[in-house]
Amino acid sequence: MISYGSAGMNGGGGRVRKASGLTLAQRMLLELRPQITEQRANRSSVIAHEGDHVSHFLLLLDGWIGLSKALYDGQTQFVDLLLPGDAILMSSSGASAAPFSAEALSDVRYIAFGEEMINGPEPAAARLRSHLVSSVAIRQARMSESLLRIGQGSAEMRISFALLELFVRLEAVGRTDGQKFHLPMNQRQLGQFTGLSNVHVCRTLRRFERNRVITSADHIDIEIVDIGALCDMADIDLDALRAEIVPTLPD
Amino acid sequence: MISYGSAGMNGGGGRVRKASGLTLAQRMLLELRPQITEQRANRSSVIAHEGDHVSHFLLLLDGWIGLSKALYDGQTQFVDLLLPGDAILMSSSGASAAPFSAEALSDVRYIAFGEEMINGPEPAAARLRSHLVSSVAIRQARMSESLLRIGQGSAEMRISFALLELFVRLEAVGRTDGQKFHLPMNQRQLGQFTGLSNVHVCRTLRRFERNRVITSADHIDIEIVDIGALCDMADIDLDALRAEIVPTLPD
DNA sequence: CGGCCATTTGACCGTTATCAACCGTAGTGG
DNA sequence: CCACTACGGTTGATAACGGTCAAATGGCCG
Repeated sequence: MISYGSAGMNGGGGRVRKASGLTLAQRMLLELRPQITEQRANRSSVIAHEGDHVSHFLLLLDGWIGLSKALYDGQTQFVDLLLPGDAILMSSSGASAAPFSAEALSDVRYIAFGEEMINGPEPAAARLRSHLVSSVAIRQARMSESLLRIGQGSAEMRISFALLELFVRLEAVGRTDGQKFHLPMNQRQLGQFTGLSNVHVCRTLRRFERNRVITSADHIDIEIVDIGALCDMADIDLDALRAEIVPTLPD
Repeated sequence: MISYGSAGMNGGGGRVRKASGLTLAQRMLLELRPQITEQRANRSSVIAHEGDHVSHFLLLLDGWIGLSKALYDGQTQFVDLLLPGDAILMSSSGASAAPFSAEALSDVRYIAFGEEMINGPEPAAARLRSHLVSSVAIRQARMSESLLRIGQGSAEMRISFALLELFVRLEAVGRTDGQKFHLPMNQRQLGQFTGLSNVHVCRTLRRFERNRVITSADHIDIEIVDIGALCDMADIDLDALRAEIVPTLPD
């Protein structure tokens, strides 16, 4: 049995019920294939490269992973972020290559496993497959939202949306502490996620702080002070967002 | 049996082998559920609304469908385009709502069907499921590419990329005529796809024409004149793009 | 003909990128 | 304890890119 680190600040506001989802998927997989073992990677290490011929799923146990694509000149865009409990299909079935890189944004623990591990007839395999399909569908919804903000929104909207997306997702896995959460990305990476320059990310965040929308002592722990203002700027309804980009777990 | 319209100009350059994919998925589905019938919608009609509680797949037989999301003020972004043969899961399994709208960009013929239609144990159902999974994976790869260009690229890059993406995809289903293809979108819609204003789309296309990169008599039929220049501007390798965003079909 | 719609073009301006300088913090080695 | 370095954040100046507004053009259709 893989023990489940105590990592969490798991505070008041979180919907703790859903935190079980993380262990759920993990439990299913281990029940099915006890021989699979946990892997680790350090912050900034690249777990898989765009174009690599990796044929497997990742199930993230702890930490953050950024999925990115880059232009030839090095300009990079994060396509999605994996948070604890998220799973991803790195290469579509068949002979194709990974469409993006996976980089550890913090120290991470994860499980990697091939398609063959889960396409058996066991009920546990079936449940795991449906978990993975739903995770792909949720990712598609998240990427759609990102496309909308990045394509049509201002810097203010993009940043406020990114903060809220992360807050809502972390809340769902019990990784928030009231309105506070840990954001293991620097401003450059936040820019790569929102399609902005690091400088403009900085300016925008500073403006948010001046306007008492967020506070942060150390730039890595964010507290949302005025979540209403943030939602207005991001042009979202918080509950609708939750329903859309947070996995609903079967039990 | 649904007869298969002669719609196509199916000219020299296309990789005609793959055009069978369209009929393949269709054949599988009909073999499985003969009672399913084809539906039609006219240009500009909305087939499904963002947030609707549609629980089904769409399999597009002919025409183009735009998948879009909108901000409250009406600003719209196309998240992906469906071309003939493409399938999509409109709502993730379970109780969730459609994350985007589907609008007919041209007159279309399609098939809609529920999950229950394809989760049986028949081999045909299994093949269809895997076709749908791979179609979701390909869509994810395409959306990743779009995010990269829209987040990091210039208008020139976004437009050249969009043209090449569509060319490559149409080519794969035998809907190109040499370097020419039919593009049933106005400049406003092209802007919604690339995250640009209609005015800037116009300017950029005009520049491409002045530079002899493309030509177009009527704005709806595009001919790529200098595909090398287009690839340079889009920062892509054409074969790599094909491998990434065009479905590879089993037979 | 007149109305409608999409495209085109010019003028103007705001947002955001870029460049550069400076600062604070943490880590390293004397 | 201090010098030195590295890194990320902050801030200002400047410029470019692309949005907005407005007007003109042109095709299409009643």
